[in-house]
Amino acid sequence: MEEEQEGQGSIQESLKRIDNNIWEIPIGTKPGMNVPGRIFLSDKLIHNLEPEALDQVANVAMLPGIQKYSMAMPDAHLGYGFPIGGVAAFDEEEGVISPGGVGFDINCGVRLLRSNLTVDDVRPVMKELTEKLFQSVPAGVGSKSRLRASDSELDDIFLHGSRWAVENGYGVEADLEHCEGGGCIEGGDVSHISAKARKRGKPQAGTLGSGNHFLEVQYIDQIYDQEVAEKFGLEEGQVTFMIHCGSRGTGHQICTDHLRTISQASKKYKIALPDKQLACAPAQSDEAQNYFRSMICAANYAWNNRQIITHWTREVISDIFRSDMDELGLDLVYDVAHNVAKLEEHTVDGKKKNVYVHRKGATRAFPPGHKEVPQAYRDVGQPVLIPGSMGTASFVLHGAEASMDISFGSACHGAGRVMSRAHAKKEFHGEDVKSDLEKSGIMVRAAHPSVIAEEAPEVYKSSSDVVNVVHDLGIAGKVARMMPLGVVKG
DNA sequence: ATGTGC
Repeated sequence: MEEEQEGQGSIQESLKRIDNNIWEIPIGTKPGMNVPGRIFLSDKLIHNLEPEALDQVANVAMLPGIQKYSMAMPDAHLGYGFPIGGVAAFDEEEGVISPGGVGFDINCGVRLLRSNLTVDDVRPVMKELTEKLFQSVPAGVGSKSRLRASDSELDDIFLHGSRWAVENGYGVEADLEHCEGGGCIEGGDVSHISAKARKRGKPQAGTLGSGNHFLEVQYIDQIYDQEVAEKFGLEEGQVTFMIHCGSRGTGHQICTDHLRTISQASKKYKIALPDKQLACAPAQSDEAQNYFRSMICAANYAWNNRQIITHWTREVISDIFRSDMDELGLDLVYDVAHNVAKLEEHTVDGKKKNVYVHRKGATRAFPPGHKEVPQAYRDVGQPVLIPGSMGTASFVLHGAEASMDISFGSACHGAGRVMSRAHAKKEFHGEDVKSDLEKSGIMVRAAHPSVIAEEAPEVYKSSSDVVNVVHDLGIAGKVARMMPLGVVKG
């Protein structure tokens, strides 16, 4: 009987419009909610919101110690326990930590390199450039790196992130300054990382992976905010390089391993779970802290991964254009995590306090003046990087004031799927998608044609619709739009 | 996302 009351539709009917682009699931819509749900959506996007994702927002609101709201960004869709596009903050003492709130691909994220090249410089060499990037950066499921990390090197990567790469010749000091958290979260601990996770990690430092991960050559076709663009070193017609990947097999394994101990902990500490996938443990318990410190290691692994790929990307470009690095201006603009939990200071009910912010398919968007924004960007807020799907536009935004008030300093992360991988493979043929893209001037090089079908532009929401929601809310302001010229995929 | 399965 209860099932019937909770049937699909009821939760959608309970949605209340709070403001333009803000919808609420009131407390009590499902029994046990501690806070309301908040979904940031335009009227245009509300129709393709999955009811199951909405249900997940309400479920997350039931977890102990959740602060203010269980939130979902405009690109939200169904995920493991928590929706992808979900943001949830938990009290440092009374709250919980949950692997489902971070996701399997710990610190899946994006970085952007600028250059002094123009679209006219690269068009004639796009075939060679795409091919050489594909040759240089291993891509695909199970792909292995030219690098083999020793045990002590792996520890170093887990604890120090991008710094390992920079100290070993894969980048420069400025790369660390222009990266969220300096390319490292402090407080990692390798003692609860399994031998299996280590084994998977050793040969994969410097690999792209598969799925929606990519390395893309782009050009800026539109500037929305001239002043901020200048601060970020961006201008119209300029070529940029975007790297989107995560912590590969090691992050996946760390998540899998700790889900087991955290599930047991949920029972041990008698936490009522509306969904087993929301397994969590009291934030200060050993189980939660062991997961958290291992998750930090995976996050650091991912930053180091993107740093090594950055180095190989620079080598290829310098080789093709026969210029040195200074002339090419291949500076890192910024690097953001899309899947991570962090202990941050936020204001709740007028009081400053530390909370564990879980961002799963969401980007940190700290505003001007925030102490964690690099000095060079301090006046304008951190860069917020939003990749498009294959063949579509990507965006640079800057963190804006409202983010701290309404979303724990967070914005959206991308376009968001509208069609399953399985469905996409039936609907599209990789070779056809590839030749269509090439006709529109976009080179594609992939390890597997099936990935091209799964990632066809049609299977994603429009990234510009998603970006417009966070822009209009004042969470993050639009700075520039990039269009793809060539893409390397797994 | 993932050495693509409980």
